[in-house]
Formats: sequence, structure tokens, C-alpha cells
Amino acid sequence: MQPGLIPNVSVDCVVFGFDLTNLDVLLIERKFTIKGIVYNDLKLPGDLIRINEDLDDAAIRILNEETGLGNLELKQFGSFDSPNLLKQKKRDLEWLQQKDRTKEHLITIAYYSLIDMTQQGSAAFSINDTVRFCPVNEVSYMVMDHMDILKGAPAHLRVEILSHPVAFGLLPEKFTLSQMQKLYEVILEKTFDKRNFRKKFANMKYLIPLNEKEVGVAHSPARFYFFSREEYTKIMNDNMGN
Amino acid sequence: MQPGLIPNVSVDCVVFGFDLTNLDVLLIERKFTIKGIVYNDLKLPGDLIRINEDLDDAAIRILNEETGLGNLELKQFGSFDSPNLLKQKKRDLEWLQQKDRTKEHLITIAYYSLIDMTQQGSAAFSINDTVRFCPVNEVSYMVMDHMDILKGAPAHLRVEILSHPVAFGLLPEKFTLSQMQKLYEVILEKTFDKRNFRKKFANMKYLIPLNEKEVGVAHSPARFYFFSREEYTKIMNDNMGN
DNA sequence: ACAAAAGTGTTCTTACTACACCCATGA
DNA sequence: TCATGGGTGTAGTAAGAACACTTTTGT
Repeated sequence: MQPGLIPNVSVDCVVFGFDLTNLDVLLIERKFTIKGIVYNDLKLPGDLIRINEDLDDAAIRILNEETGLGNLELKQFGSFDSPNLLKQKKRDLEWLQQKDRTKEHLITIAYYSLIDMTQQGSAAFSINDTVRFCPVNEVSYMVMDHMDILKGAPAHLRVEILSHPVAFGLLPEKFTLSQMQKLYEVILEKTFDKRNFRKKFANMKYLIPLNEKEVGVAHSPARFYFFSREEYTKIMNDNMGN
Repeated sequence: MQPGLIPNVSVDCVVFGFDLTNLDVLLIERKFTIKGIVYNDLKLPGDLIRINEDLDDAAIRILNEETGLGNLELKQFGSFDSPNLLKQKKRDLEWLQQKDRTKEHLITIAYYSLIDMTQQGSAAFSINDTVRFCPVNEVSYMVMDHMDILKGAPAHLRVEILSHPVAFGLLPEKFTLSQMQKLYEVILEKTFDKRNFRKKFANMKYLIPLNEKEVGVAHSPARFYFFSREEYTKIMNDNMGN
């Protein structure tokens, strides 16, 4: 193990993206070899933290090191622990052995983040070809307890989206109302009536219509909108002083 | 330091109570001596966890060891870290020294719990006289980063109380609607109209009126109610199958 | 008699639900 | 001309907000 790390404490990051159809998560392939056989399991970005390194800083650093992503907001959503690593799968134990890591108690602090895949996509993949997005629902196996961590994250996203404008972190800068509705449906796992959905957001001054429409679609082209964070914070501040 | 502990990872517990006027929190006096002078600072119940001890189990164990409380539900609500213990107050450093604990990075997983003070009060104080409840708003200083942890907890309680019947964990078994309203007001930091508050809960079948009233009060005596968890879960299950 | 909290209805406003058709575009 | 999704309004229902007086008890 490298010196300066805390052997028992790690951070893991669930980075969500939206491919206009599914909610995706950023995964890394953990490639390693046992007795000449190459194993290629999926993991979340994450690693041990350094001594005297702030947890939030560690999450940012590790995500950047492993994926090249930067400049995004990471939000802590829970702690997980695997006190019984000894009961874990053999491949994981072998991997810990090769990395000279503790096979005892590992505590991990979980973070999640939202990114605009259309913007950040290239940066994420620029590091190497072992980093990729995958629809959350199609992930069925990951190393260690990463499946538990991944399963916990969407619940927090659901709570957030009902009271804060986090959806816009996942959408392209310019988006149509149908894309936005689809995103809400994917996250909240239910469908909405088109008219009611639009009515609800029609009053929101921070959702600004552009004089720009889709091109090349085989139907009436949709108007693009964008989210004005300035308007949003202004309105929120005004509402405080009621 | 005792063997078998993880030097960098602790749990801390915020145990809330309701004294019918304020939201209270359970605190412990950290008594120790430097050069003959006795220091008596307040802290939350909490300590380092053991290697291979599940976080949730550790929280239960430590709370029980330090306060005598048992049989309560602890819910994780966040992780905190103090990577710069060296910048902390001298008393805390001295204390860490005396306990032979690391002065480097400490990560703490925070839990909160709700108890009925009228029931558990005696048990909590039975351990010794250094354990006591204090109104949350009156706590102004605690050791290490315990103030930060304490400040984080009420936000989670507020979110919970809006969607789950957690208030009843803080109330006596039999309570009046005014006591219940006061509790909601204290937690949510706003006042409610008496008629609207009662109307809202009048439809809740799980809130069961008793043929029993207050005695010895200098006004029209209020009816007692109790919360039927059986009814509540039954209703929730029925609503699932819509 | 007085103080103090219990208990009780109505009206208004706001947010959410359900629901169906015509329009613009590309193939 | 056809398939596809874009865009629009109305009526009903449910939940929340505002608001004042009478009753019961202890002192």
C-alpha cells in the first residue's frame, strides 16, 4: 500500500448521467490477473483516502484521477461498511492482496454527482477505455459492496429532484421539455401527463424558452429551453423574505 | 489506545428527546484533568469503532456503554471529518494524548435517534451523573467537531417528520394533540393553526383517542391519544396495493 | 370572577388530476 | 400520405390557509 493512506477508509463516487433514454452511471473496469487469467470486473470510481485529506476533497481528487472528470459537485449520501471482507468473493480478496490492502474492515463514504454527458462525455473517456457509462438498470454485478452503494444512490436523487432543480445538472445546456419530462420519469420511475407536466413548469421563471428549435426530427420540431441559475437563486432569495 | 479499535473511525450519536417545551439532546460530560485542573466539556455519546464491527452495531454498543440506553433505533445521517485535528483546541489535543489516540485524521459516522424522555429518562441517568439532556438551542460549545454534528441532525429530523410518523418516538405513550402540535412546531420551527393542525390528523386512523383526560390542569382538560403502529403499517400496506 | 388552554366549521385559494385533438416535419 | 412526437385548455377534486368564539377547569 502506498504510504499516507488510511487503510480502512475509502470514498466511492456514483456519477449519474442521462442519455435521453436511461439514467446512466459511470463505471470503471478493474482489470487484474490471477495466475495468468485476466479478470475485468466493474467498479465505481473510488479509493482509499489520504491521512489529513478532507473527505470531500478526497472524493474530488480520486474521481479526477480515475476518470479525468473535474469541476463537478459531489454530494455525500451515506456510509457503507464491509466488516466481513473475509466473507467476500475470492477475486476481491486476491485483488486486495495484490494491492497490499487490508482484508479487514473497510468503511466507505459514498458520494454522488450529476453530469451532462453531452458535455463531459469526451473528457471522461479521454483517460482510457476502461471508463464508461452504463444504464443503472443494466448493472448487475460489481466488485466488493459497490452494488449496495449504487442501489442507495437513486433514492437520494429522487428526494433531491422533488425539491431542488438538480435535473438540469443532467440535461444538456439546451433541452426540450420532452427531454426534461423523460428525465423526471426515469428518475422518479413513473410517467407524467404531458399537459400537466408542462403546466407545472410554465410558471417557473427560471426555465427560459429560446428562439431555437430542433432540426432534422421527423415530427414537429420542439423548442429548446435553458435553465437560468441566476433567476432561480434570485427567486429563492425573494421567497425567503416573505 | 485499546487494541482492536480502528484509530481513525468513530461513531457519534445525537439522541433527541422532547421535554414538552424544547427539543433536547443527550450529552455527556467529558471530565479530565490537565496539571491538576479539571475540565468538564460536553460531548455527544460516541467513540472509536472496533475492527470488523458493523457501524450500526458499533453505534448501538457505544451508546449503551456510555449512557445505558438500549433498544432504540439509530439512523445514520452523515459523515464528518476533522482532518486538521492539529488546529483544534488545546484541551482536545491533551485529551487525545491522555487517551493515547491519534491526533491525525478522524472520520466520524453520525447517527441520530429519538426517545421518549418520560420512559427512558431514568435509564439514561442511571449510569452516572455525567449524562443529561439539554435543549438543543442552548448548547453552544462541545468538544472537537461535535457542534457541527449536532447542527446537522435537526435537518434530517425535519425531512423525516414530514413524511413519516417519527414524532411519536419522541412523545409519551399517551399524549394530547396540543403536545403533539408543540412538538411539530419545535422541530419544524414554525407555528401551526390549531384547527388546521387537528383537521389534518383527524383523518389519520392510526391516531387513536382514549377515554382518558388530563387531570389537575387549570383549564379544560385535554383528551389523550395514542399512536397505533399496527394501524399505521396496515394502512401503508393497503396503500401500496392501489 | 378570572386566567388558561381545549375544542370546534366555514370559506377561499391553490395545486393536482384526468382527458383529446390539431400541427409541423421527415421519410 | 403516413408516422411521429409537439403543443395546447378545461373542469373537477383535494389539500392547505385564514379566521373567532364557547367550554371546562383550577385558583
